[in-house]
Amino acid sequence: MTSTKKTFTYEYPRPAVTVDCVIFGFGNGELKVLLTKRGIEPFLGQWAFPGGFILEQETADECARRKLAEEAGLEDIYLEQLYTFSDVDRDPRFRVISIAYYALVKSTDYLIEAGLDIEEVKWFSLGEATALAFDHDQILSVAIERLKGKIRYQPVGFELLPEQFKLPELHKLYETILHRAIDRGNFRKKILSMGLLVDHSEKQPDRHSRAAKIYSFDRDKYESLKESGFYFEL
Amino acid sequence: MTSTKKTFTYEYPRPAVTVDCVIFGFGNGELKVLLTKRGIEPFLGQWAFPGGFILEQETADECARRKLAEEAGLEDIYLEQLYTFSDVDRDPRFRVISIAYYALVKSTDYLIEAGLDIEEVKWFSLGEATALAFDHDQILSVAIERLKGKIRYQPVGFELLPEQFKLPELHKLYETILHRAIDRGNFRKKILSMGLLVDHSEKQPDRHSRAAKIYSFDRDKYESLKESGFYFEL
DNA sequence: CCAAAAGTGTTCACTCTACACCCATGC
DNA sequence: GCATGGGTGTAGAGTGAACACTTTTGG
Repeated sequence: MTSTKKTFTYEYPRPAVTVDCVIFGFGNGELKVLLTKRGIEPFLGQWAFPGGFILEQETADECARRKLAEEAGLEDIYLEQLYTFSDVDRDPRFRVISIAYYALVKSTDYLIEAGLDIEEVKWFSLGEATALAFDHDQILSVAIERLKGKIRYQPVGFELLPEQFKLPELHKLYETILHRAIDRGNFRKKILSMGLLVDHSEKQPDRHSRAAKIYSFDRDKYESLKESGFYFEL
Repeated sequence: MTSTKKTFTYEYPRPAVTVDCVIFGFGNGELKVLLTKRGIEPFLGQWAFPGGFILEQETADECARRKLAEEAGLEDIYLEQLYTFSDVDRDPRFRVISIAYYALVKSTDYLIEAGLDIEEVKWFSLGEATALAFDHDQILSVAIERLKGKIRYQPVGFELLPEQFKLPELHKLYETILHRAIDRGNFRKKILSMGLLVDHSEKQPDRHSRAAKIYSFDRDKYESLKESGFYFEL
């Protein structure tokens, strides 16, 4: 076969490209997502994930972090690319491809301020987060599945709790996200046996029962164990 | 806070968007990737993954399947979105964002024909696939990591073998991809105990030893087990 | 008969599961 | 005391790792 060499000319239409961020938080024993009420068309007044068009000189990761800061006032949080959504009609105006990210926030008590083109920012429990703008319902369900899968074999649960936390909180977090009961004692043994939790035993008085010990996750130790082939699981 | 409502105007530059496909195959006891030799600038003459610009009326998935067919003559194969690469300078011409996919092919013996703007198409073992065009080295390493992770908890290994295969082949495939020795007997017991392999016991003579039984993967049974909470692992 | 590769069996240790039980606290 | 929730212990089932053994086939 003789190849047809020709001078390259760019004759393709360019879609617009946006980044959208699904932000998960954990509060009141529930998994929540942060939504923004749109202050502009299309879908004015409807709830959507923070996001926006990618700039010429920024990567998608940078765009995601910029949007988190601009629209939700969030910085230095866990962030990971989720999936790229490219349905032809996902935006009523013109072709828009969206690179979706998901972020994990250590508390739903963050000071949240509405930013540019945003009327309001609010945490929603998963059940309430429906009828979102664009295809964001679909993006949300992909994000939930990803989180469910990821939490089993990566230590991402800790990203949803404060630096210092109690084991029952972690337990509840896992039960909530995996959506099933997990034996208290066995969970405790499993997670402690990894040796990745540091005990901060200055007990803090609790209200209605025995006070729980306070732990933190030893990220450095995890990283070095991972190097030597360790695999975080359940 | 009073929100600033304004009429939306689209003032952002549009990057070009492409789709690139990492195609894995398994042959000669080795994991391989299919590369195309570029017949156009930039990177003319260098090896790269099949791919190209996304059209106005197609999704990224459709684009990936189209490119697989056009450039490598492949149809009806396992395909999954990998990651979206958005480094600002990944293309020397102008801003190009690439939605990368990875595909699994059931044999490296496919009839492969060079397509549009392609000089040549060839299977490379992983060691040989270096100094690729664009950021394709980086894409490849992300794809390998994904495959390594995925094969442990999803039945994707079968996508790299013919419909009917022998257990030693599957064993070798796992050893190759996970890059470590796996006990023959234990592997066999584990995989057979799931009850997902169908025995096609018409033995076929082999050359130097006892003939291996032939199996196929029962995809339907897997799907129904998965519904009821079954989790494929190792 | 021997080598090579397929396939089976056995053992031991470890881990997971399902509980039951004890402890500290507030009312 | 008792209810509540934190934390520990244990017995039995189940699983995984290591390795030895048997079977079939070609030369």
